Amino acid sequence: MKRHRAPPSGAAPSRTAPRRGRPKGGTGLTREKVLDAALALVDQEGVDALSMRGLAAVMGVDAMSLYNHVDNKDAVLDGLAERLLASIERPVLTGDWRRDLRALALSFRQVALRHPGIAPLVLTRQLGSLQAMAVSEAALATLDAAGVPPKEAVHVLRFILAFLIGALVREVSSGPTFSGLDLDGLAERHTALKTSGLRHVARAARHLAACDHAAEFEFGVDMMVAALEARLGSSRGPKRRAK
Amino acid sequence: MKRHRAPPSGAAPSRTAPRRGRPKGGTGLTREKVLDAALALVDQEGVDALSMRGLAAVMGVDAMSLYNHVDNKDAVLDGLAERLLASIERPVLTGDWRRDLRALALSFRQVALRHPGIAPLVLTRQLGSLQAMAVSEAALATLDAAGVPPKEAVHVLRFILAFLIGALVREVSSGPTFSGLDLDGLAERHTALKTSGLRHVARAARHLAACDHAAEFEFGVDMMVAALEARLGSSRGPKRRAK
DNA sequence: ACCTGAACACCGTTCAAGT
DNA sequence: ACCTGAACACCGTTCAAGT
Repeated sequence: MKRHRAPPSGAAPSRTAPRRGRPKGGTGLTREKVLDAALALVDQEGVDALSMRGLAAVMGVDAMSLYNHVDNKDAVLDGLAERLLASIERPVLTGDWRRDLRALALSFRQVALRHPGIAPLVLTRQLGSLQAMAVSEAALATLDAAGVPPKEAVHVLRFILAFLIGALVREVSSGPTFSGLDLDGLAERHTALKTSGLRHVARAARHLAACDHAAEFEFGVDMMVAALEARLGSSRGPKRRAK
Repeated sequence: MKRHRAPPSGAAPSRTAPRRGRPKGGTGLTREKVLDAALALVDQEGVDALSMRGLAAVMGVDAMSLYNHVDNKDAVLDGLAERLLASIERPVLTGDWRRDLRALALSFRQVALRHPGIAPLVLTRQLGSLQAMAVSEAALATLDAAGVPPKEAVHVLRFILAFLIGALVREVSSGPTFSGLDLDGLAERHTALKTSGLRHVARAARHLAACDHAAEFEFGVDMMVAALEARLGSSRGPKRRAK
């Protein structure tokens, strides 16, 4: 009965835009400052530690004052996710789409690692703002340079984003010690694995136990490049399309 | 100061294993039943609606009784994620790895769509249980059949999982109406896009506005298959390895 | 126009007490 | 061994009142 979907947060700008000139000399609270504080808090304590009350306390202000600059907590989360997306450095195009795609992927990874608490938000939230599309723009530019026609480029874009976000969220939300599976346990549980019908997992246990995230990420990017190469190669035939 | 990482939840079995025989005739509460109810609740109302108190109320029991069968709320969430993973149907191998890989991906998608609220949990939570490795086993079996050596298979596995989870979480957490971007707004904002330096986004707006999730997913799977084909093809040379 | 405090309807979890 | 209620320390958000 209780609809709980995130609000569209679409084209309409925030209902509570701050005044233009400085607000008469008050506390100087601002949507921007609220997000700044929220970002710092999440970076230090994690998403779960973000509460409107705690955020207000950190800012030395009453909890309810925040609602003058931000619709609600969900809007704060959306804002953080959009900031992350917007802060991804767009690498200059070199003309070598392989290199450019790799560079973009690395940029993405860098900001995700810098803000591990925010990264998962990017995946779940629907972000319609112009800011949030910076990555898409960069990726589409690269694909255009590679000769991928616009319609197909959109599909490729979605494929790339799915991998990037999937890989990065997995990475940032696995603790620094862990490696995606129970590192210590996997080896000893070898017999348990085999009796559970997990033959192949048992056989690969040694490799599953270790995980170099950077290398793994690069491997994935290589796979994407390979897929794209195959796609471009196969369309060599009907490529002559100049009207 | 406040560590809030999810607990390891590793090799050690739940601290609160239920009695073996029926519990003397009490309410018959069980970890399994708790998870059943939690699953139903999340499927109907969404993750945000899951609370220990509400869950207990639905089960007609005191809130604290749950803690006799479940460590805490996080453990419930972990349990749900593991159930999702475990419930993925493992397709029988046909010998055609392309077909088998596609079938596995589709199985994954089907359970994700059946439990949209749970899918995102799979990504963020560290799942070390044997149950959760069913998908990995299936994927590794397929890759083995395709002739991918164990060590490389693990990398490929991680690539596949990153894409699958990234794509599916994106799909389930975009509302049924929305399509990943602001469907209605994108067309009108064409000029805004161009002035924002989002040339390529503007050009692709028409294609970005529409999103057939099923087709998009299939496209991604095709890309994975293509990447794998390229990889297998290039190792044709040193393939003769029979001792 | 912005800030504030009290208030409402919730949370997860601990603990001592029951059976 | 399991269940229970009271209690603690929190939440997000509304609303009427302040300046």
